[in-house]
Amino acid sequence: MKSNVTMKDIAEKLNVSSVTVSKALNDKEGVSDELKEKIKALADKMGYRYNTMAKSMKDGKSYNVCVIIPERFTGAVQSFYLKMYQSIVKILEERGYYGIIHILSVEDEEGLKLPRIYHERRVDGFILLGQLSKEYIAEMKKIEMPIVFLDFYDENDDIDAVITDNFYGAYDITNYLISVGHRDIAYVGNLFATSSIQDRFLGYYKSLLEHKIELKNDYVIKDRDELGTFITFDLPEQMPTAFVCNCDQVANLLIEHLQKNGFRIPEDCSVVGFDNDIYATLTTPNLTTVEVDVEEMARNAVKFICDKMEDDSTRNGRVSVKGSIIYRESVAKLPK
Amino acid sequence: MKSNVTMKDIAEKLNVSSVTVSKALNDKEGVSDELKEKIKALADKMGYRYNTMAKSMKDGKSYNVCVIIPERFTGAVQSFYLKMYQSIVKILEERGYYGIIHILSVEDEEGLKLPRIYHERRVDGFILLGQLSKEYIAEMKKIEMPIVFLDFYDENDDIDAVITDNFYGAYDITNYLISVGHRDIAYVGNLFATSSIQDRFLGYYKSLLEHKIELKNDYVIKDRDELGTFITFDLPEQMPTAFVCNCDQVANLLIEHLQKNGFRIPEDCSVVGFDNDIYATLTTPNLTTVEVDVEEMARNAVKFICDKMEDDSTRNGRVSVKGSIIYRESVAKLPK
DNA sequence: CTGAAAGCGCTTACAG
DNA sequence: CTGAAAGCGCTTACAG
Repeated sequence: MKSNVTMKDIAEKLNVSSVTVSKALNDKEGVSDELKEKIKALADKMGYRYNTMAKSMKDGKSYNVCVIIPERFTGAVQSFYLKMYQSIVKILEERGYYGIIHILSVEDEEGLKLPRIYHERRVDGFILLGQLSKEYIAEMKKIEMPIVFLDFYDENDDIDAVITDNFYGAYDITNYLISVGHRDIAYVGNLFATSSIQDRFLGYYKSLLEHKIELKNDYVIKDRDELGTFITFDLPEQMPTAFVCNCDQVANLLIEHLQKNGFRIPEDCSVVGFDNDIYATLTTPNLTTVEVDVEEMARNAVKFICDKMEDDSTRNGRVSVKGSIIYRESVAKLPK
Repeated sequence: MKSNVTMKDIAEKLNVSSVTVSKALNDKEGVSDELKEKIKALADKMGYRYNTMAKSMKDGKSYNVCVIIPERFTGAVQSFYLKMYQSIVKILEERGYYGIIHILSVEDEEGLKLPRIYHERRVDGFILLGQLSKEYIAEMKKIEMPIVFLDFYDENDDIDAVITDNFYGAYDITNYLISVGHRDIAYVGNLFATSSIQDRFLGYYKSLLEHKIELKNDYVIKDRDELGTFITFDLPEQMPTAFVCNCDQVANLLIEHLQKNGFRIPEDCSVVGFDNDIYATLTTPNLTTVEVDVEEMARNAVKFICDKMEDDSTRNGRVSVKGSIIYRESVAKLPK
């Protein structure tokens, strides 16, 4: 099976030219069906493998898209991002591209070091999966290659972005809590840490506004500092009956904290998360949460990057993909 | 910055030939130091990026190594394997290679579908990270490309493998349990599911033998069926004082199960894991476990695959890398 | 120390 | 429908 068979080898055996072989193998016009079949059959038999590199050289494209994931996102997020990456690869493949993952180390992010793959000209575009530092993004913009943000956006409104619908997801799940009788609902997350935490807060807030529920100051509970390190929760004097957490991991931490302090979930407090990642089912009780539509997000990101690679002036803007609530055991219905 | 500058462009500006530019940029003999510096400076200024594809074409190598990770390994293992992959990439880079991850879907594994990257001739060797089906491995062997097994091995003793020292890891941690007073120690894992579960069991057994402790039949507790799906634990009539689990995830499940049945950890039962992955610190109490030396394993795997790629007849055999015990809160000292 | 020639495997015009 | 020629960007071996 190991073979270094080239088109020329096939051509010689059949007494045709390599041009004809190329046309046949690529299903192009200009070869009789009969000959085409003969060539394909022989190629198969000889174990011919297409040499992408030659094609790449010819038309100056690598047919690679690099998916950059910051190392900072560990554990739970990683496995979520990995799932996203898998979807991306599958969808890129339909378009003849290959998706290459690049886990950006903390040092490289700080040192503004671009992936080697870029310096080696082996990439046509980048999908940035997960919030990167402003400085790094600025560096990436300088190289003027097609870029798409995935699962975040920032003030660079000239870069296409695909995000979860954080705002409406949080809005929906808060509405759900209210519909089962809750009115004292806290939000857990540092509003200044990431854009998604902020947007989820705003969705929560919109739900409160619509139901004429006052937003109490001490009902916005910090879960981390602005660099992302988790901190101990500062619970309010008067406890709410429900908590909207900005992500499942934090919901997990909060539930542990509450349980340690003698609260039963969901009897004493209801807790909801966001993401439906590994933490949602690791937590006891399992979390009611918002599931992100990974497949649809990947599909959009791939479309956007392909559009850009074909024509760099294409603009798709920011698109948010709607998630859906997954109902589990962390919410109690309250008597009205 | 976006540039399609070639060596020829640099050469023309300097009125030299592209051969000279090539030599200068690659630090080869045959260019005066003065000219070399001038060329390098200009290349920098013009934003020249080396075109790896051209080199690849020339010498028929892709300088890519594909790291195959079966999708079946989810959650915790994924993040462990991802860490391993990161180390691999870093070390491959030192040797001028690029590591490309390929997450092998369940369907592709069953359908014996090789990675597209192989069919496109964009890979020089494979690192198989995580146990694959016999059939898939047989398929891979057929293509006669350099292969290294990482974190597992099987009956193919002609393929180099780098594994954790499962045997001595389990042996060490069982010895530790005995040293703090335990004598009724159970093992948790299905011995016929994977080679590492089996080897860890044997290490555990060796420790018992050395301490003249009888191995009781009902002290080997199944955690999963032979396909890897977790099953409910069948606890022995007479409870042991300690459990050696084949991995942290199972230790986590076991502790939950024990706690539900009214046992306190570690007061009533001690539990140890293996891997030191995300579950080790997710579990309450945190797990005493065996930490795998990821960096050293990656270093070996890279060395082996590079050796093979240079000379396919090189044999390194099976190498196991020693781990170390991480002490946490899941073990109680027993009065002697 | 420097460079002209040939070649890696393919494709794109173009000619027949 | 078929193929000779040229070129993608680089390197190797050889000549000067």
